[in-house]
This record gives sequence, structure tokens and C-alpha cells, in this order.
Amino acid sequence: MKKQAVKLEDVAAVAGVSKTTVSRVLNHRGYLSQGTIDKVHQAMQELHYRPNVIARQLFQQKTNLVGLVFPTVDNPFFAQLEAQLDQELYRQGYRVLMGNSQNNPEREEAYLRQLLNGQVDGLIVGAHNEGIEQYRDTQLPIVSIERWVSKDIPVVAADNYAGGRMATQRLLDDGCQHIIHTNYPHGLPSPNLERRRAYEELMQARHRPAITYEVNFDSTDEEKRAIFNRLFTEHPEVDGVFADNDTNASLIIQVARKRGRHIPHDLKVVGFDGANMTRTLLPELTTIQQPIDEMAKRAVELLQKRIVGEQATGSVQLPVKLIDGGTA
Amino acid sequence: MKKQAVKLEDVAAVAGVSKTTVSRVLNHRGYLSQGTIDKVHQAMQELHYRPNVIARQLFQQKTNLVGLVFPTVDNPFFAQLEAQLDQELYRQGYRVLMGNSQNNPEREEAYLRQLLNGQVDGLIVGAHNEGIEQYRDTQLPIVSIERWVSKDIPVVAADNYAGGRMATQRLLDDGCQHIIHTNYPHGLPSPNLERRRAYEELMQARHRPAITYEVNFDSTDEEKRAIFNRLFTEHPEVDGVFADNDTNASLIIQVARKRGRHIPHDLKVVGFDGANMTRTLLPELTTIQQPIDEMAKRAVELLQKRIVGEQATGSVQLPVKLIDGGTA
DNA sequence: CTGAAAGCGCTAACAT
DNA sequence: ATGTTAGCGCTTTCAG
Repeated sequence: MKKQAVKLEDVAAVAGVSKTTVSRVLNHRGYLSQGTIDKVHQAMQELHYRPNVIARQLFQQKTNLVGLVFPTVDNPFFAQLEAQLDQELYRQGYRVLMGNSQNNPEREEAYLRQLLNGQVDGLIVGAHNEGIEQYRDTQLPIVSIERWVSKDIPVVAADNYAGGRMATQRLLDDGCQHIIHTNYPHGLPSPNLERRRAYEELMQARHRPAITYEVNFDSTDEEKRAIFNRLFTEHPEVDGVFADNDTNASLIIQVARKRGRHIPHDLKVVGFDGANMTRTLLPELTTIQQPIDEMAKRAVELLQKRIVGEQATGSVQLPVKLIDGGTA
Repeated sequence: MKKQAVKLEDVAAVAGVSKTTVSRVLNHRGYLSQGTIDKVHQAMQELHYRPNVIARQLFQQKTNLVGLVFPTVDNPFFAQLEAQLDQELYRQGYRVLMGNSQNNPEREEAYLRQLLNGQVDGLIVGAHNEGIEQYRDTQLPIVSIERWVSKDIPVVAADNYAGGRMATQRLLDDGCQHIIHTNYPHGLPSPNLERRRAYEELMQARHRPAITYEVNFDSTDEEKRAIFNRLFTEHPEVDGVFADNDTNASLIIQVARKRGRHIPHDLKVVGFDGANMTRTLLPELTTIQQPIDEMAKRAVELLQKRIVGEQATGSVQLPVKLIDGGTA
């Protein structure tokens, strides 16, 4: 425990005024004579004074920090989302405390335990773990993105169902007869399942089998490639794939090409997400684009309302858009 | 300023002991009778007590937070780097405060102003702005990644010079006669320039012109595409490109293909970075891979040393690796 | 084994 | 226009 740092008291001493006055100068509050202001400023300069943020936070019971609890930032969707959240929060005067759970429930709990203890003014969550009770036990303002957490926590999500329909419909319109879908394993409480539901409903309406290959979010690329290879082996007739995210779509295309398939001639592929980075690196991918920036914006708006005490409940569903790449 | 939260004092009251005792139970310090411990625990449960992190931080003059100051997280290199830094810092008991400057000096300064005020225990920086003085003015432990900040701040970087040579050499070995390079505009104090220097030296040794097209980090994809189109118009003879990062490499390939070039037949391209996300989405890109995870690890080690007061100076340079994709 | 009291650095009533 | 004082919630000497 060090304590050499110059503090408000030292400035006061040098300037020959009281701590209150220095505090007032610092916060532009109350009436000050210009002379005093100058003296104080000079003393601050002289001492290289830096107000201690923590002390202020303790007093104000406010940290101007918002926690972001997501699986990882090393992924096109989350990278853009977190960047945008950071951007929007910055505007509102908040800084961001990162809490990437790596899909590890222990880590998610560890973050929560700490964050809920007055460390942040609010939380935006989008991690994929289940059954974490702590979210219920708190008064902290929370908003969720693309994840159902508990019923009093508002969710901001894209219209996943519509997206699922668009993707499937596009493949059907393209004349695909055997369309396969990829998604998470059942059981994760994610609006992602709506993509699957839409696919299944549409296939059923056409009296066609709905086949979903399940892929864990945190499998390695190699494991995913293995699954997709299996897909083509088990279903050589497949002529259309609706992948639940662009990374999987990309891997499927790679695997298919290695197996001699030509895209879109032999096989059509539609992805999901349409994040900046994927659009830059893989513009030829046809995909359902989520309005990621808008989602971030809306989440921050909701959170801000909750923080100032307004009753922001209910969820927000944002429209998606089909981006024509060339793979479908 | 709210103050309903249950605090240590409330727990003490319910348990019928003093604040000191509760604090001791909380921190497993000193001698306590089992009876007291149980009573206190029960009171905590009953009241849903959560120790206030900020108060503890104020007392201890330690936040267990590390600030990350980088341009953005929405980019394959920085996404992986920040994810990995988060990972390593988590291990050491630190949480991460994000400070993405968006290449905006004002924002970088705003972050610094705040972070240097006791908000974090240390800083890892890699933003690209110049001339920010505040880094010098502080006692805070700082480590930099791929950026020269000031002479007492250690830098962790890849061996950019070797990387630049490898890339250029590879293109020469491939038989390229007209190799063009892309890089940042001159003036940014980045080890990135070493890539350019290596390219220029090697070209000069072969008595070939060294031509560098300058591309701003934060230009839009469209602006970048325009520059690369210009590149092909002004230098139709080009048969090899060494891009200073994989995103540019990808854009160059796209532009070239649109102009009817076949890769690698008509044009060979080598990128730089080799981040996970690029490897997943664009495995066919030949690139110089930086050891991103290792860089994160070393940076955290250095920072940790500085935080505990060891004299960690000097810089770390890590080897790079050529990844054979197929574009060169 | 436990408690009283001081203090981390700052702010805001409430004086004057 | 400025100062005095109390206190944000916690930890830790120092006493007992």
C-alpha cells in the first residue's frame, strides 16, 4: 500500500486554500474568485496533481464503467459488437470493463461476482452459458444481446426467425432440393434457435427433411472441418447449406471446394452475421446480415435508461438483410 | 447517490460482532473462532451481502485492473491480441479496461487522463497516435506492443524486419520481377516500418525499384480498394505484392481478380499478421505470421514485473513465420 | 480471539 | 466566496 501520490490536500496546502476549494475548482462548482482558481491551477500544475478516480467513485457510488460479458472478442461478430458497444458507451461517458468468458461458466461467474460488487454501473451480456443464477440476484441494470437471461432483463436481438426464413427461402428459390443447416447443439438458450426453427418450418412446409448438423461454438476449426466433411459424406446429395454463422459458412465452402464442389454451381451456401470483417475478407459470401451497430446502439440506450432508473423493459427485435455475395 | 446496499456494518450488526471481525472473516485473516465465522457467514447470506470493490480498492490503492489502449478491436490482429491479453491478465488476477482509441488522439488522451488517475494498476498500449506526452509523465507501469512510445517503456514486437525480408524474398524466389509494397504513411512511429525497410533494402540489393503504396489504417474498405486499383493502373507490370497486413492483402487479391488477374499465376501476394480469424476465413493467403499469443503473454509478463516493482526494461523481439497459403 | 478508531482521497451539506 | 466537518465502505494497526 503506497501513498506517495499527491492528493487534493497537498494541492490545497500549496495553494493556501482548503480542500473544498480545490475540489470546487476541479469540478467547476460554486462561486470561486478568479484569483483562487488561478492559484489552485498553478499548484496543481506544480505538483502534477491527478485526482484519484477511485476515491471519487467511492463517494459517488458510481464508476462510469459498464461490464461487457461475452464469450470472446476474437470473432467477427463479437469484435464488431464489442467495438461498437465501446464506441456508444464512450459517448455516454462510460468506459468498458471486458469480461470474456471463453464459454467457461466458471469464468463468467467470476466476472459476475466481481462486477456485481459495485465495480460497474451496468452490464451488457451476451455470453452463452446457462443457468447462472447471479443475474437474478442483483439490482444492477443489465441488458442482454442475443441471449435470454431472465425475464426482467431486456434483450436486444436481430429478427433471427425472419433471417432463418430468408436464408432458407433463398436456397429454395435457387432451386436447391437438399438443404442442410448448421447450428449450436440444442439447449443453449439463444435466439439463434429461431434461425433453426424458421429453417425447419419452411422445410416441413415443402415436405422436405430438415437436417441440422450441430457445431459447438468453441470447437476448433479442425473439429468443425471434420463435422462438415462428415456432412458431405453422409449427405452427398446436399446442394444447399444454410450456416448459422459466417465462419461456419466459410469453412463449409472450403471443405466443399476441397471435395471438388463448385460454388455456387454445385452447392449454394448462405451464412449469417454479415460482420464487417467477414465482409472485408470474404465479400463473395451470401449472408444474412445482422444490424450489429444498431444492436449495440439500442443496447446502450436501454442500459442508459435502466441506469438512470427508467423502467426500460421489453425486448427489441431488429430487422436483418440478405446480402448478395455470390455463393447463393 | 444511492446508499441502500447492505454493507459490512449491517452484517456486523446482524451477526452481533464488529466490522473488524466481519472483515477478517471476509479475508480469512487472523484468528477467528468457528462459531464467529459461522455466525458471520450466516448473516452475509441472510443479507445477500456483497463486499464493495471500490472501497477495497481505495484502501488498498490497487484496482486489479489493467488498461488496454489500442486502435480498435474490430480487426483480426487486435481482436486476437486483446482476447489473448485478456486471457493472460485474467490468469494473473487482473481484469481489463478497454480503451479503443479509434485512432483518435483525443480519445487516446481521454483514456489516458482517466486511466493514469489510479483507475488501473498498469497499461498495455499499442495505439498508433503520435506525440502523446502523458505516457512520460507517469509512474504507472506501462508496456507497449508493436509501438515505440518512449525510451523507458519496454516494447514487445515481432521481428518485423525479418518478416519483411521473408516476404520479399519469397516473392523474389517465386520469380517476381515487379514487387510492390503497401504500408502506413511515413511518420507513424511503428515497428511496422521495419517491414518496409526490409523490403526496400532487399529490392535495392537486386537493383529493382522499391515502390510503396501508403494506406491509412483507418481508411474505409472502399478507399483502400481505390488505392489498390490505382496501384494496378499505374503499375500494370506488377507481378508481386507484399502487403503489410492481411486485410490489405485480401483487398488486393479481390481487386486483382476483378481486373482479371489470376492468383498466384499472374500475381503473387504475401500478407502479414496471420491472425486466427484470417487463417480461418482466408486460409489460402500466404502470409507472415506474427506470434500474437506469445506477444500477449510476454507483454503481460513484463507488465506484471513492472507492477511488482522489478526493473523490467529492454525490449522483446519475437520470431515470425512464413505460412504457405497458395497466393505466393 | 475480538473491538475501537483512524484513514484511504474525495465531495457536499452546512456554516460563515 | 471560502472553510469545517462528516462520511462514502472497507481494512488495519493497536489495545485488550
